[in-house]
Amino acid sequence: MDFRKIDNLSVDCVVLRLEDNALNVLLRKRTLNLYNENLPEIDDWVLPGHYVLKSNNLGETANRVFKELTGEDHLNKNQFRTYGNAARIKSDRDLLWVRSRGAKVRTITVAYYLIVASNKDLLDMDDSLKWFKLKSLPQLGFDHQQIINDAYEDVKSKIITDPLIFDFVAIKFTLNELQMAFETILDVELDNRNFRKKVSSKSYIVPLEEKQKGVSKKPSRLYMFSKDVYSHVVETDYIINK
Amino acid sequence: MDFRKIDNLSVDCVVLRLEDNALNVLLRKRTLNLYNENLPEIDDWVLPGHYVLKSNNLGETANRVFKELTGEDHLNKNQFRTYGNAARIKSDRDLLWVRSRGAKVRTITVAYYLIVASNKDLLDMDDSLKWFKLKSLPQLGFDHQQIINDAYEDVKSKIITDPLIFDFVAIKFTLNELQMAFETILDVELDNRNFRKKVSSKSYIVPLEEKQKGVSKKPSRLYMFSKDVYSHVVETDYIINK
DNA sequence: TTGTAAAAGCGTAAATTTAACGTTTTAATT
DNA sequence: AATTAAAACGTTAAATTTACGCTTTTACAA
Repeated sequence: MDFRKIDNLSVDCVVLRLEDNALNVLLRKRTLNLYNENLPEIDDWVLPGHYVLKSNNLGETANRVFKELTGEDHLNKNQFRTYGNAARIKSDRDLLWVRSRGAKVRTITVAYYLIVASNKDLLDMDDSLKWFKLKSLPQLGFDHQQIINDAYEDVKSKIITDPLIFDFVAIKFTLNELQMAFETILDVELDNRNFRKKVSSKSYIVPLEEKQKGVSKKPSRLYMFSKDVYSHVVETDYIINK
Repeated sequence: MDFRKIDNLSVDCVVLRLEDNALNVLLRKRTLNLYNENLPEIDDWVLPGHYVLKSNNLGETANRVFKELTGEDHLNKNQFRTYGNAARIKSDRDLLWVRSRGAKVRTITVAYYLIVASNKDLLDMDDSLKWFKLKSLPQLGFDHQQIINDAYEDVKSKIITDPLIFDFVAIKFTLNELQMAFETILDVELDNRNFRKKVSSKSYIVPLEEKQKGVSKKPSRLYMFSKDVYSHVVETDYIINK
C-alpha cells in the first residue's frame, strides 16, 4: 500500500440524503484565521474530499472519503464529472486556503455523488460536518456550488432512468415514501393513485407481507427493491414521465 | 501561455461519426518495433488524446486534440467519464509503450466524445488516423475499448433526452436522414410515418422552403434544428420512446 | 366495544399517445 | 406521357396516461 498522495488529483463527494422533505448535502466547514486585518477571514463550507493515494483507484478514494466522514462503508457511488480548469480558484479565500496548506494551485477533482438512505443513522460525525438543504446552501469555497449543481442535475436525470431512487429510501419502504422521494428530488407533485398503479406494474418492486409499526393510523405495506429482478428485465417504461 | 504538460493528466477523445449506415470512431495507430524477439511488437490502435497543458482547461484540451487531428475547430464536446485507476495498464504492450515514451505509469484520463456531422469533409487527416465501425473495432491499447463502450452508452442515453442527434446530421437535413441517424445509433427500426408525425410536432425542428438537389427521385424537404427555439421550450416528450 | 379520523388503497372513465398499417403525391427518368 | 421509387399524408385500434371518486383499514379515543 502506497500512502503517498498524487498531489494534483482529488476526489470530492457530494453526499446526498433526504430529510425533512428536502434534499440535503453534507458539507465540511473551512476555517482559517490569519489574524491579519488585510487578509480575509475564511469561514465557509466545502465538499468533503481527499487527495487520491498512489495505490487507490478513484472509486476507492470516494469510498475512503465516506468512511472517514462516517466510519461506515458505502457501496454505491456515482462519478458524474471531473473539474480541472486552471481557473477553478476564483476567490482570494480559495487562494489563501490552498497556499496555507501547501497544496498545488491546480488540482483535478473527480466528483462523485453518494446517496445515504434517509433512515440511516450516521453517528460519529465530526463537528465540522453539517447537512444543508440543497435549496439554502451557505457560501461555498472553490467551484463547489457548481459541482453540487451538476450533481443535482445528474441525479434528476438518473432518477428517471436508473433505479437510483431506492438508494434514498430505507431498504423496506412504503409506496408513499417512494412517492415522496420522487416528489422531493424532482420537485413535482404526483397523483398517489396513478403512482401506485405504475409501481404495482413493476415486478422489481416487491410487496412484502409486512407492515409499518408504531404509526397512529393505518400502517402501510412495506416493499423492497429487487436488484436481481431489475437486472433481468429490460426497463424502458419509467416510473416517472415528467 | 504555459506549454508545459501536466504529466499525469490527459484528455482522450472518442470522435464519432455516422457513415455507411454505421457509427464510426476515429482511431490512431500505435506502432513500436523494438527489434527484440523477446519483446512484443506493438501494432494496435488507441484513441487520439493529449496531455493537458498547464495553461489549458480540460475542454480546451479536447478542442486542441480535435484541431490537431483535423485542422478544424469543434464546438460541441461532451465529457462523460474519467479514468484514473492504478491498473489501467494491463498488457505488456501498454507498459512498453508508456516506458518508451518516458511517460508516467499512472495517468488520469478525462474522456470526451465529439460528434462530427456525416456530411463534413475532413481533409488533411494524418495517415496514422483511421475510421473504424464501432461494431468491428481492431485491437485497442490501454482501457480504450472500455472508454469507447462507455462513450457509446452515454451517447445512446443522451440521444434520447438531449438534442444530440443534430450533431450527427448535416445542418440542413431530411427527415429520413434524421430517422436513419436514430436507427443506426440506437440500433432499432422506426416506422417512418410515425416518426414523421412525432417530428412534425416539434417546433424546434423547422421545415425549410428548400429541397434536396441532385437526387434521382422525389427530392425531400430539408429541415433545420433551431437551438434558439429548443432552449425556450421545455421538452419532456422525447422523439424516441424505445 | 364502538365510533372516528386519517392515511392507505382500490376503481373507473375520458383524454392522449403510440403502434401498425394503407394510400396518395411528387419529381426525375425513361 | 408513362414509369418508378421515394416522400409524404391519413386512419384506426390498442395502450397508456391523467384525473378523478370511493372504499378499506387501523390506532386511538370515547
